[in-house]
Amino acid sequence: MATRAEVAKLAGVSEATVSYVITGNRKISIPVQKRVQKAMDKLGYRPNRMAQALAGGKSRVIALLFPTAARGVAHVDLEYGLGAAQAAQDLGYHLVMWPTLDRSVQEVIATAKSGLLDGVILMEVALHDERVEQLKDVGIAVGLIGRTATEFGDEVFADRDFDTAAHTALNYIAGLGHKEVAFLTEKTRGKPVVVAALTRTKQAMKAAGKLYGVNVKNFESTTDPDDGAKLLAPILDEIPKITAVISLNPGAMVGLLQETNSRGISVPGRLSLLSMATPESFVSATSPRLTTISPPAYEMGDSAARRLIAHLEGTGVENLPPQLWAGELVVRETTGPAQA
Amino acid sequence: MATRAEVAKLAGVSEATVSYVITGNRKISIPVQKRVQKAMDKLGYRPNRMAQALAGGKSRVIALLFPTAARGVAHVDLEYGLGAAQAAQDLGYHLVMWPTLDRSVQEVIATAKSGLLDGVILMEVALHDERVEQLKDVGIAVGLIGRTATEFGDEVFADRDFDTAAHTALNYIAGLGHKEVAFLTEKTRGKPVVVAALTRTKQAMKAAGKLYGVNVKNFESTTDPDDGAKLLAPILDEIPKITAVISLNPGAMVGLLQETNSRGISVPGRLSLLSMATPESFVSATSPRLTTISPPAYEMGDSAARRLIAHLEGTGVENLPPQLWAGELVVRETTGPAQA
DNA sequence: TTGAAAGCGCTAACAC
DNA sequence: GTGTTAGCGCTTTCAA
Repeated sequence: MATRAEVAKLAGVSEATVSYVITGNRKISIPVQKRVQKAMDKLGYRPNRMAQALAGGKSRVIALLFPTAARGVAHVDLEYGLGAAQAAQDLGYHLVMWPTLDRSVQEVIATAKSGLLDGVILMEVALHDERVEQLKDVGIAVGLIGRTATEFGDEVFADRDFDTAAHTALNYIAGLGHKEVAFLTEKTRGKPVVVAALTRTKQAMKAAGKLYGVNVKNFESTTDPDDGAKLLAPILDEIPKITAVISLNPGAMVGLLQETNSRGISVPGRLSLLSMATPESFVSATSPRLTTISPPAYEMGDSAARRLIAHLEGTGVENLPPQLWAGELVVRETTGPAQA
Repeated sequence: MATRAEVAKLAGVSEATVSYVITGNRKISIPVQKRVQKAMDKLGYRPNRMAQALAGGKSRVIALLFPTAARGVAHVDLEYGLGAAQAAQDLGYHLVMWPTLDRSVQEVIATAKSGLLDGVILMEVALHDERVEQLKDVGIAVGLIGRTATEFGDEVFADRDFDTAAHTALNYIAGLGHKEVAFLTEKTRGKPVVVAALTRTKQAMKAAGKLYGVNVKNFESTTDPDDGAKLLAPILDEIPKITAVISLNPGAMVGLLQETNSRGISVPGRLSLLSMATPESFVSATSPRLTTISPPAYEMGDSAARRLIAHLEGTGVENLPPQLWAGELVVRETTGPAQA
């Protein structure tokens, strides 16, 4: 682990010059650059990040908060994390995994104050998410996967494009002749927070339903597949006109699908099933395989990280990936024409 | 962001004394301890981690390498990561997510040399895993989820107890009257590495098969569910005596299950299915739900991290969680008595 | 039982 | 275009 002093000596320049060659923050003559570069290569020099962080006041480390309580951790969270971690790495940053049981940001704040963390990425964002204020109040940069009620202010985020997703879903479903659709969401009574995505999707589905002449009725369930299964009877018996189910609740959706299988109800003959929140890797386990229009989690994680880092560095917002992602409709085996 | 100097001043002691109160590396009189503590509380003092790292030569940061190429990233990897991250946090460490496309450790080594990383946790360990040597050669501490061929040397790892897992599986299967069993593994021809778990499980299954009087025949497939599906015909037609399938290949297993569904083959009537590698969160998506005996990934991640950190700190190995984990048999809907 | 002080390896302001 | 130097906030040795 060569130090800057050794490089400077070998290159016959001052230590500062070595630093300036690295950062490019100063004009250095080509010959000197070459000499310094050669010395660094020969010594296998890497600047000490801890010294950089101490002297420069930034660690180039960000944290990704995993809310582990809410509903267990979903696979989609891993994909957010992978996208964000890869982006961070590409930009010379690092991403630490930060599991939180209770959505408390106490400890992250303390750690940021200790100089380890330059910023934080939040998931499962609520419309009015106090974590955002708490973090910003103490000067910690915040990036969101999701977004609060703030209407496109200065928030740093990547989120789903709920309107487009809802339109895509209902356009497709209406095109198959479905007129009466159940919309399956997560039960939030008694929950400490309502994730903004839920509210936004509900609104978007309502609007899109009107647009495409589809009657959308909301059903709620926990994320437990067994609870989803219990919804099949009410949907089919009480409201026989319903021929399709669109779900924002992946757990309930797979339960519902299992129940159709075990009760011998034809999917998609009697009932079409479309999931708006099931990661692809999960789909392979369902049978028949779910038609989905799911968020591109890896890309959203990438976008959130790049945006947060751009914010930290004061870089412009050109050349950044999109903020809003609709997700692609992937037609598989659970959707088909409405029955006559 | 109070500094140590401010604390020292407020407490009326030297800066060194503040440090010693924190680390406990020196005997400090009770009254002084109290004064320092009070000053720290009042100022909300947190030692600067970058300064600690620079002066102390350790960052208290470890990385978890996610091999993203091999087979996509599995959900089980998230659980390893969560367990490891939580353990790290509990011990005052932090865990950075490190996606790697190609199992190269070049970049991690460079980053460790830069002082950011004290150690590394590896997954998908091969019997002869060159990464381990490469890292150790440059003095980076290594922890494994899995293990190499080294017979219980000084390796720091948490791994499955393949023998117990195989015994549990075959004892259960034999108890149901199955005599001829297919063992489904991942095809490794052309793969750059063979994960040690595969070799070890094959051996363990062979031995356990003998013990319980079960004939175990190995089948291979990629992890693509479609490939798994294609295995159903050979298994049933060519070797009709087979009445159960045990799988170490979760992708192929769900494909097989889907194929039984679509071909109307009764599970577990005609064929019992037991997965040795499907995380619980995944099981809820299968129908019928898979019987599993899967590795306790969260706990294994926790164990690997705690062991690595104990190694870094030179702490003893008492009070550490187990190295070997068999996993619990969870009987669900895909296993039953062998047909007559 | 406590204090003083020499680093740790950088960044960046200042000087030439 | 390059060098000098004062920190950044700690750990730890040496001295008292």
